[in-house]
Amino acid sequence: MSDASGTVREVSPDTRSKRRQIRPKAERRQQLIDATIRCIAQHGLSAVTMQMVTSEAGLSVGIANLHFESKDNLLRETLRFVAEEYHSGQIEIMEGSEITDLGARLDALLDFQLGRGVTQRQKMSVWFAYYGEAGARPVYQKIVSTVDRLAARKLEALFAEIIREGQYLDADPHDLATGYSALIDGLHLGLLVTPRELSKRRARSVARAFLHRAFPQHIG
Amino acid sequence: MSDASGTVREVSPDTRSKRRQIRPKAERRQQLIDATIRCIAQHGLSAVTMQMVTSEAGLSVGIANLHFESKDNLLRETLRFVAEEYHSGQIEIMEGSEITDLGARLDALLDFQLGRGVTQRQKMSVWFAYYGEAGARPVYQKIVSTVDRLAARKLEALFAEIIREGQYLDADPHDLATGYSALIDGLHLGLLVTPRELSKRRARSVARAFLHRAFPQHIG
DNA sequence: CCTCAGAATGAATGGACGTTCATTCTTGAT
DNA sequence: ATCAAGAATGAACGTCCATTCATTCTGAGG
Repeated sequence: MSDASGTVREVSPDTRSKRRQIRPKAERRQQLIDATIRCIAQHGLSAVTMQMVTSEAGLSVGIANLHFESKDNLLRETLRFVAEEYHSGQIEIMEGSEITDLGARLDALLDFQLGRGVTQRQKMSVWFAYYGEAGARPVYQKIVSTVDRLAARKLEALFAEIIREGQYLDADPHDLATGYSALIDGLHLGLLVTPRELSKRRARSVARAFLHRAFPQHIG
Repeated sequence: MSDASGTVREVSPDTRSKRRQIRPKAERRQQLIDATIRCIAQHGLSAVTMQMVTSEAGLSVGIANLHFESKDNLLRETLRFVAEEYHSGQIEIMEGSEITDLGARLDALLDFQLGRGVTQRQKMSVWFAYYGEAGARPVYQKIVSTVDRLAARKLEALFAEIIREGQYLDADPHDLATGYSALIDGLHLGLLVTPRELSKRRARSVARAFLHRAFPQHIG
């Protein structure tokens, strides 16, 4: 090391200053949740450590236990956040009054579910990381299924409307909604695990084909 | 404790004797893989320890590193086993010459994919535990996608035959096969995470409905 | 019956992790 | 300028886990 740069560490106070900052609790919590999401996506749920998360957030180790009581709790809250973000996005589309045409509404839903926001590797990784543990952790099951149920009911209602409007005979909204949701989940999985063989573009086209076969008058 | 049962531990040499047994390497490996599957299903991938696996197998701790070099390797081999078991089952149905009727062959495939063997919680848990980590572990991605690709091609070929036979116009075998596979994956996920809201029976009916809409002459 | 290759064991090891808490520092009120 | 409240820090602690390996034991071949 050259002697001229003896004080490198404290240089440049404007960029990334190491000065300790005090911020409101809610902001720190969100900062930690965001960092957790990035860490899970990059390293996998089972490899995530507190050190990793807090340093990703640019904070000290102790802070996680200050704002969340434990690692377990941080992970739970992160799942809750991701789950609610996804489902509130869906529900907004299904309840929103801007779109009155049912076909257009379905289209919007599909775009959201397989569009930029949701299918970012980050979010998908987190999503399935928790699904993977859900089999052994009732807590995770509960968080997901609670939020899921509402979205499922709304989707079913939307399908029922479409069926009525299009007079699609022998079409069961419940089964169709279950099938559609499962299809979307499966496509997310494909995008995550075998991105080489399934592009977002094709995933969208596959989902549209499903809707077209079910509601030919609404989805072209 | 009653004094009469002082030697309980060594009692009953016929059942579960603690006597050390020497067995061929292949058998021990399978025994450990089976134990690993049970442990993942029960405790989740991230909670699995070597102690847990070896004691589940009724063996000593050191044995896992004797037959597999490391924990990582044991987990990899377990994934490989589960993946190959699932996919060889599918391929057997699709290649087998016992069933000549195409519709019946599809039915058999569906029964296998959503039937007793595959949808046991154990296997599904393992399946999705690895998917959850796949985003961060290229090794897992590779194992799954390698095995997957072959099955996907066979399914596409089967769909192409059915389309030809039924003269289903504007039906793309590639897209349909992708959609069907995604649907099955999504249904597996639903069975795992929200078993209360999706029975195996309904999952099968949902999948059949998909096939019926695509190939009405073949699937009633 | 004896031998010994190598299968199986489990106490010991070292490292990594979550959690704690005495201390330092920031900020807004006085 | 001073102070108190409490947010933030990170070294230290105890626990737990994967891995090692000296030792024990087994069973097939001689």
